[in-house]
This record gives sequence, C-alpha cells and structure tokens, in this order.
Amino acid sequence: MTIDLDPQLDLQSIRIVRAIAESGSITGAARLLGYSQPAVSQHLQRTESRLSLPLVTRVGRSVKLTEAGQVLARHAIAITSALDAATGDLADLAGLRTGTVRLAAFPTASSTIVPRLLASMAEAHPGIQLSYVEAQPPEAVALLREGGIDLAVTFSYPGDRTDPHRDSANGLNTETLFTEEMVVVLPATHPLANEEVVDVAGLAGERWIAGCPRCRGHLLAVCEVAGFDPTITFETDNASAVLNMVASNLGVAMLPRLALATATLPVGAVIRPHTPQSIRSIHLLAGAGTRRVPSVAATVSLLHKLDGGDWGLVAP
Amino acid sequence: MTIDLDPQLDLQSIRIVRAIAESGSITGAARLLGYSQPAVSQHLQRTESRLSLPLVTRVGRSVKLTEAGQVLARHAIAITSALDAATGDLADLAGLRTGTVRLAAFPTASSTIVPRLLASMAEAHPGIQLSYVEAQPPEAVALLREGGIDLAVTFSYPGDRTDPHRDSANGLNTETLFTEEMVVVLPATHPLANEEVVDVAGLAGERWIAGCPRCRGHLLAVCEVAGFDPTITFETDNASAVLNMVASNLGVAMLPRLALATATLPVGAVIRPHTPQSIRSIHLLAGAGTRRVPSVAATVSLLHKLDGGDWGLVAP
DNA sequence: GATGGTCATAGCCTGATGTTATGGGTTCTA
DNA sequence: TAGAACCCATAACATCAGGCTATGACCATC
Repeated sequence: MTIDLDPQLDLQSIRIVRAIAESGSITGAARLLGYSQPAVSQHLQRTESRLSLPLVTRVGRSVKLTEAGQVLARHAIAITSALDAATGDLADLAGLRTGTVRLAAFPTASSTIVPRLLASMAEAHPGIQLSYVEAQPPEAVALLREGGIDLAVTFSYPGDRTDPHRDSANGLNTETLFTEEMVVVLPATHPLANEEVVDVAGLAGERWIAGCPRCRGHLLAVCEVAGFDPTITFETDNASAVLNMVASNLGVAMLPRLALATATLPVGAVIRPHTPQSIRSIHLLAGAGTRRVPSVAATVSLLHKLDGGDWGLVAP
Repeated sequence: MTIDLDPQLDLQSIRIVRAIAESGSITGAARLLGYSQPAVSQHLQRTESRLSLPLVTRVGRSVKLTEAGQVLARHAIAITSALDAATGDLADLAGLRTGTVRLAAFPTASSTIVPRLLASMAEAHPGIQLSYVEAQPPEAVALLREGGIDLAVTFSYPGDRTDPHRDSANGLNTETLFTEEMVVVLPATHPLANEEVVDVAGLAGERWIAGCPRCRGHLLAVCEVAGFDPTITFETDNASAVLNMVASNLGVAMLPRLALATATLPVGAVIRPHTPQSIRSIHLLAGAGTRRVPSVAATVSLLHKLDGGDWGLVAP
C-alpha cells in the first residue's frame, strides 16, 4: 500500500483559506496568522496554481472566496479541529495530565518499593496510569528490550553476570537506586546467634536454604571467599518460608534486608550482619530514549525521591 | 481573534507517523512515502524535538511508536481523511462533477439564449448547477463587480456608453458573442411596407414605440443620423406588446432580431431591414479571474458553441 | 563471525516560503 | 475631482526547512 501524498494541499493553505473566510481579506488573514500581506498573497497564488483552481476572486479592492474557496474553508474547520484535537492530546501527554508507564520489578519489590511508588504517583500525577508486572531481572531486561515495558527495577550482586552496569544492559539507560546489606538468618539456638556480626566462615558446616538462582549464585560466591562450599538443602524464593524454615532449625540462610521488610520474623530465628560484608544493588533500567517521555521521567523522578531507609535501603 | 498556528505539527509529521504505524519501521515508512530513509529519520527527530516528546523508541533493530506516537497515529487517520475529503471535493469541482455557475442576462435572452444554454449544460455537465437572474446590462455589470454572479450576458449598441469594450467593463473579462441586425416594424398598411429595405429617413413623421431606455437611446442615435428627431408615443420593453401596437397602427418601432424570436408576428405588422443598417452586439462578461474556474469555463465554452442562427444571431 | 537489514550522522544543495519595498486599483471624502 | 486610505500584486532578496547521497554503528540471523 502507498499513502497518498496529495502534495497540493498543505496545512498552510488551509489555514490561509480559513483565515480569509473569517477576515474577508488577504490583509486581514495575514494579520490573523501573523504573516505579512505579501506572504499570504503569494502563498495563495501558489496554492491556486497547484490546484489549478481559483480560490478567491478580487472584487473591488477586496477579495472574496470562490466556490472552491468556500468548500475548502468548510473543510478547513474540520481539518484544523482534528489537528487541534491531536495537539491537545499531545499537550496532555507532555503535561503529565495523562499517559501510561509500564513497570516491571523483581518479586520482593512488589510488596515494598512498588506499592510505595504507586502511592506517590497517585498523589503527584493522578492522571498517569502505572501498569506493573513482576519479573526477575533477566526477564525484565528482555521485556525492556522488546518494548514491552518502559522501566525495570532490578537487582544485582557485585560481580554478577547480569549486573546492569556490565554488558547485559548495553544500550539501556541504567542507574543504581539503592544498595542494601545482605544478612544471615540463624536459628536462635545457633551457637553464633549471640554474635554481633557473624563470620560466614563459621557457618561452613551448616545446611543452607537458598533463594532464587541468582541469590544462590551470590551465596556460593560469598562462601567461596570464606573458603568453603555450602551444602544447600532447600531452595525457595519466599522469604517468609525461609525464615520459618530457619526458625524450625532446618538450616541457615542469607537474605537481603529488603526481603525482611514485609515478613514478620518468627520466634526462633535471628538476623545478623555477617563478615565479610556483602551487598545487593537495586537498579533502575529504562529503554534508550524512554526517559525523555514525560510520564516516564516523572516516574523516574519519584523513584529517586523514594525513601527506603525503613527497609534498610541506602543511597548507592 | 487569532488562529492558532501550532507551528509544531505539520502534515509531513503526521503522514510520517501514520506511515510508521502502518509499516512498523522508518525504512518502511520512507518507502511508503517515497522518501529516502534519512529524510524520514531526520524529519522525525525534528518533530520530536519540536514537540519535546519522543514519538518512537528504538527497539532492537527496528522502531516502535511510543504512547505519544500512537496517539498521533490515531489522530493522523482522522486528519488525513478530512484532508482527503477536502481534496475530493476540490477534485469534483475541478472535474466539473459539481459546481455552481451564477448567470445574469438581459430579458430577451431569458427566453432564447438562456434556455438553450440550460439545456446543453444539463446534457454536457449534469453536475453543474446553473443559477440565473434576469438583469439589464448595467445591473448585470454591477452584480459582476460585487461578486454576486459569475457571468453576465449583456448587449450594447455601437457607441454606447455601456459598451463593455469601453471603460464600463474595466477589469472585467469581456468578449462579443454575437451581433444581430436591428429591424423596423411597420403596420402592413404602411406605405413603405412593401419595400425590401426601409429607409429610416422615410419614417421621420411617424409615431414611434420605444423599448428599454438604452434601446431608446439607440433609436435616437439612428434617427439623428437620418436627420430627424423621432416622436415617441409609447415605451415598453415587451416585444409582443410592441408588435401588437404596430399591428393596431399605433406607430412604428425598431427592434433587434432576437426580440422577434419568441413573439409571433401578428397579422397587420411586417418586419423590414432598414438603411442605414444598424446592429446590436451581445456580449459575455466574466469577473477577472472567474474564467479559470472550471465550471465557469465550461459554461463559457458552451455559450461559444451555442447556435443562434435561427434567431438571426451571427458570429461577431 | 559474516551478512543483511535498520537507524543515525555528516555534508551538501535546492527550493519553498518568508521578508521589505514598491506600484496599481478602488473607495471614500473634502 | 483630487487626495487619502486601503488593499492586492509584484519584485528582489534572504533564509532555512527539508530533501539527497554516502557512510558508520548496531542488531539479528545464519
């Protein structure tokens, strides 16, 4: 299919004809449009010769629309109002009075960062729709690449293959929102449970409960530094489950602080920082040019202002 | 009042966005529009920066409309279809499938030239509306000047003040369609009724029946040349009335041949050429640029083809 | 990796579309 | 009947939007 070009009708002609219809003279139309009189006069002549159809007739010292001119003037109203509607809608988008932002974030964020963001968005920009899907960082990045979402909140551990600051996020706009401390979870009865800070090396003989694949990867890395290879007996993504397993003395675990934010710590489990300390970073990724979209920019800005201190999140 | 310029939204942008929406890529849009790929790419960037609102996001090796782009694309359909409607109407006008021509002509033409023109217009261009008003030449010229009509059919006598080839028709487009002979009408009982050609000087003592003011002017001019000042006893514009008056022996008259076309010659009146011969010209006047209007041009063309031979009209 | 497709950038060039200055008509008025 | 006021058309000129070609960078697929 080919789109018709009708190269002989441009917006300017339409505006001019309309202005002439309204003012009754070329000079008047020029004033209305903010042009000089010859500009309008010439443009009109060009249009007439393009159409090979006179639009005005000089009558006396003034000018009058021909039938063709009147026909065009009538259409001009429809056309300019369609244009006005379009510019209006665009202005709405630009003015944050409307718009949709599609966000993805990792599961733990679903119950912490995301609800808080939704609340502040609803307050600051009630017109903007925020759609949300939960996705692990790799899936979130894929979605971003294929344009399925506008923003992704991900996490990574230092040295991660999927660290967005490395090549995995090539071409995407990326920044770190927060970092948080990793902690170990021990049964209250554990010999090290009374230490201020737990040495990971001291947990070499324990059974471990691992989280998501990438968290498990991080666990392995930490243990390797501490000089042992952990025995992993359970795997679950669910922080509450982990805490209860630990409380039931099924093993020890390592969790990010954020995971603890919405789970209540059962009796029988304790949280301890560990040494060597390890951290997790929380990132915000955006498609290449997406951040220039006003609604997206507004969301990003609110994410920056988000306070995660009560969850143990700190600025990077 | 001032017309909004929205200088930031031109047709090209709208076409481009629409083409991108339909083809899914910038290259495809360029093909659709018949442009090179960089042209579209650059135009798009200009538009985006004018709007300070991204319209597309690069996704993979292709491109995808942002929300703003989609909004614009939706409007694009409305706008281009409004434009198409306008160009369609204009094409109709240009193609003689529609249009209105407003015509004025002098009374005698109303029952001769005009009906014949209406008939051939209806056959050749059934879509064109022809509106008609009867008007004496001076009024017809005035109407033309103020744009109330498109064409005027007038008449003049040689030397007339209102001869359209003199200054009265300044700025109007003018031409002579026909000339016709003036004839005298005599009672059948008149001494000169048997002459082939009647010498006007021989009618010096008659009572005259004059027609419209300008015809009367012509009569005075002819008689002056013949060396007398006619006695005018009746004045009427109605050719039938004149003929019957002459048949009733109320006087003699001078009429153009066309005036006899629709009146039946009563017994008791005879038509004779006269000497010195005098003529009347029938003109077509058009507003300055009006003849370039297709429907008007078509009407003019048919007027040229009109055959008035059976009424005594001859080409100028 | 090599290849083909897609977008972006650079450099160039043309013409569309403004501008000011000026002239010719037309209308209104002293 | 001038003359003033107004309006349109034309001329000469300036500028930049918007096109093109050539080329580079990136991405996907084989």
